[in-house]
Amino acid sequence: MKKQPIHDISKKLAAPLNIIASPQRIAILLAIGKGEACVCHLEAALGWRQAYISQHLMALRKADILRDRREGRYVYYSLKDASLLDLITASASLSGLAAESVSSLINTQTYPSCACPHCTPAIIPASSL
Amino acid sequence: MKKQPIHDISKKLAAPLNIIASPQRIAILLAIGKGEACVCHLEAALGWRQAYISQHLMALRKADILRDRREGRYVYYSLKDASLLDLITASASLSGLAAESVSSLINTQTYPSCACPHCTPAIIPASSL
DNA sequence: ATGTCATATTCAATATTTTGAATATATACG
DNA sequence: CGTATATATTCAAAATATTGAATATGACAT
Repeated sequence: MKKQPIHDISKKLAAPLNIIASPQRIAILLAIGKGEACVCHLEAALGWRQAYISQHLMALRKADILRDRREGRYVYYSLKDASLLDLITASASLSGLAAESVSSLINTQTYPSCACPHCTPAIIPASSL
Repeated sequence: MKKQPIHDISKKLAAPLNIIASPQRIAILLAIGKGEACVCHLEAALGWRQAYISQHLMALRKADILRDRREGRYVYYSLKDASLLDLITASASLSGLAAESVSSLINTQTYPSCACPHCTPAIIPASSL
């Protein structure tokens, strides 16, 4: 086990941090949170164009931060390591933010408000069942 | 206490992270570590030109990450919040690094090997005292 | 096979960051 | 005062990242 020089280590440390340290990608990470989200979820939650979101997802995937799972036409993204959320929460103090104001934005499950037909299927009246 | 939208929060979160997420600045932060360092320390420890180091220090100062203390011609830098080192250490796993390989690079005091006259003053033989 | 929907990729334009070179400032010393 | 040393700043060139627009792929339904 050889010790690596400081420049090598800090270069390796910086690479994934650099991918994370973008307003757009942090928003995506919070919106995925502890749950799973398909791109349409993120479109609804963040209000951005699909291709734009996909580009950032690609960067996060390349940095090995996200897991993707395809289910039919949908691709569900989730964090490979949920402790990343702790890291982001911990970094709140650097920005003069209360940890609470960050943690409260972390998604826990699915988006009830997602407008895509998959996520909010037409409700079938109980009387018709 | 009003709740801020996700885009505002993630923008604030990203700003300091972005300053930190650079190989050069992480190296500087590790080299300062829990101790204090003047620019000449960093020159000796990292092997870079003075002006180059100063530029990165300026960025870190602007992001409110460093404290600076002038003592005569020397300016000593230290981390405003030492828990930043924990954050960096914690991020090691994102890079596939062992936390140990990072924490072992964190400076604890002064640089015995610093070549500047202030840091390694000529040793005065005890017989002359 | 064709069409449609969800998502991914490519490409080019623009914006931002990084770096090197030169120079400025601030302090100490004689 | 001038000179030397430690550090800071400015500016421009080069490198990199971000973004928008267009298009491609992959899955499902008809």
